[in-house]
Amino acid sequence: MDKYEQVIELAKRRGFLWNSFELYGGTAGFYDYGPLGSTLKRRIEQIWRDLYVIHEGYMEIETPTVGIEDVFVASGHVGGFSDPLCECTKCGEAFRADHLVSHIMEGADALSNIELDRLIREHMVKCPECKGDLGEAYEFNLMFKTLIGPGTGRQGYMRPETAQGMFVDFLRLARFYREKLPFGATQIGKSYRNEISPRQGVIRLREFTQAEAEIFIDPVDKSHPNIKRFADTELNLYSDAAQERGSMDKMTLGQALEQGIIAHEFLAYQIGLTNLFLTRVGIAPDRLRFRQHKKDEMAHYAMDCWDAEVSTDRFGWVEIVGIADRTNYDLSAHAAVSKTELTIYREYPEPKMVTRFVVKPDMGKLGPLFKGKAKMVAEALKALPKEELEKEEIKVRVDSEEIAIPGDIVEFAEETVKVSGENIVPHVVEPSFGIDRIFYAVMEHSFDEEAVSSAEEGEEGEENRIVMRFMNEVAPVQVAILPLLTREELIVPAKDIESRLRERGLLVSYDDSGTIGRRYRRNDEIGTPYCVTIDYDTLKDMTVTIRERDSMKQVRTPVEGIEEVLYGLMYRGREFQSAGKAL
RNA sequence: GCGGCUGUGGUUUAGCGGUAUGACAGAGGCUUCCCAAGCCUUUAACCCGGGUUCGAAUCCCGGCAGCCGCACCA
Repeated sequence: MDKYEQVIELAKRRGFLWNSFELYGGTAGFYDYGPLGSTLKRRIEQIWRDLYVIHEGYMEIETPTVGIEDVFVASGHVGGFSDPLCECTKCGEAFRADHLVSHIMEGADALSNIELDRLIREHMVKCPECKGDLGEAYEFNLMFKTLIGPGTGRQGYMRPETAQGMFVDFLRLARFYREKLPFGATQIGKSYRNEISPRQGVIRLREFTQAEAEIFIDPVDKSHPNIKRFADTELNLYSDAAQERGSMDKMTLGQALEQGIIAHEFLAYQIGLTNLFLTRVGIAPDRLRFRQHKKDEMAHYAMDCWDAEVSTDRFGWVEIVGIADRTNYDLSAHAAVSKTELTIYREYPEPKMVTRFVVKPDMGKLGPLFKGKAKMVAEALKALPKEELEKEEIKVRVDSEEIAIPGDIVEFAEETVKVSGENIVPHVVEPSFGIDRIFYAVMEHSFDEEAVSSAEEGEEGEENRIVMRFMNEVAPVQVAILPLLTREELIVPAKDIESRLRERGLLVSYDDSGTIGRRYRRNDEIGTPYCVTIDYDTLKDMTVTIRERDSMKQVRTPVEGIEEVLYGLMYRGREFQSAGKAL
């Protein structure tokens, strides 16, 4: 039983993760988050919000999960998010159609399905497995299709990433941020990909949660004012060069910038921030690395891209975050498809005086003279050099027809104008987090099994204790309230403490079933950091035992003010020793 | 999507033509009981659909799901 199995088994049993639609036999690629799973996931997301929305100031927006066709035409998902598949009519095996003809012609991946079919027929390409005949190539697009509205409807797609919503809202966002770069927006939400064959549990889902930030920055100034914050952050960096060598580097972000390994400060800052987030939610630093995309795997428009990867027992290194400088690709693409300029006006530090040659055809005269051709004539005039325009009769070519124009219809002059800025297309830095994968990595990295000596009378023995060593900040249950015995006189004060902790905003569970040892183990398994036990001494002196998950140590603390003590332990980094008298 | 293997209470497991074994977990109770103790009671399963058969968890077919490989994906 490998670690994945142990974690998934525990997750299932304790209400973290369940297979979706189990009642009806289940469907691959979908998971339910149970009560504890949901809570853990929300708390991870909340830390993400704390860092990206509150601290960095990239406000969160919410856009539809259903998108219209144009959006995904622009993003490239309609054309590019699919693969041409081709099945053997005999053995049924499926192949990438473009791979089948790649030896015949280069760049086969750019061919249409019709062209692929033609090549396959002309060159008598047969099934590589059984030499059977191949069927027609068809597109398998990874986007879920849907129809918007009744009747034939309008083609809609479930979004395959949350990012596009933020690009589409670019102009609104620019206005909101008072048109000053850099600015950014974030979104946490569901995305959908109709994976051909999802396996690996929650690692590859058909419906999954992304947390993405789109940060719009100045293309010529990719510095970061706060880069010092992470300059000394030491990370496992697996750069392009390191991958060639086959060994990882351990270095600070400052060093990586100096050596030109990371393209620029802004990206380096995002890597630092990502590292902060991941370690804060409980990813083990020694099982985390940042891997640079190699030149040939990087999307053609991206200028540098780093994945945060975690080491998992079963799947090896798994990507959980992608951080890319996507340059102006997305905005330019949406500008082209929407025919709208997606730019931001950037003022120069000093206005520039620019001299230019300006041609002003008199449209009032050109219009009546040339009617429908007037506009083309004007355009042709504007393209002429000064010498031509100075002639008494100016000749232009329009539609291979030579047209003579009286010189007095056209005015032209050298003008010197003040230009105080320009419209630029910002570049985009995109950190994109796969929350479900992070969730799994947190589960696996928190999972621990340790031998504890069993305290049975007269017997020396060891037994296994399973502990989820969740960070306090993500633990789905923070405090368990345990009356030592199921006795009315203990239950009453226990319930009272329970409601006071709830009042304080702590996540509390109450449990009076089974022996105390069993209840401690149960809470270890779901990662409850602290247990409060009410016993007969409580009735005498109004104190209770607080037991710490990781050390199994106990302290005795007055009931009075216990909610503040626990709150301090959970949120203020209070030392456990200071919480009461050691037992 | 293809091929191979697999599918039994919440988890895990025995049975492989005669309605199902055990463990752990769960619930209730007893025991002033602080690290899965004990005792009593108790809940709970043959993935789904079809076929063969007097009779199917068991054999056959199809579906669904899981694992492995291919393909796909990051």
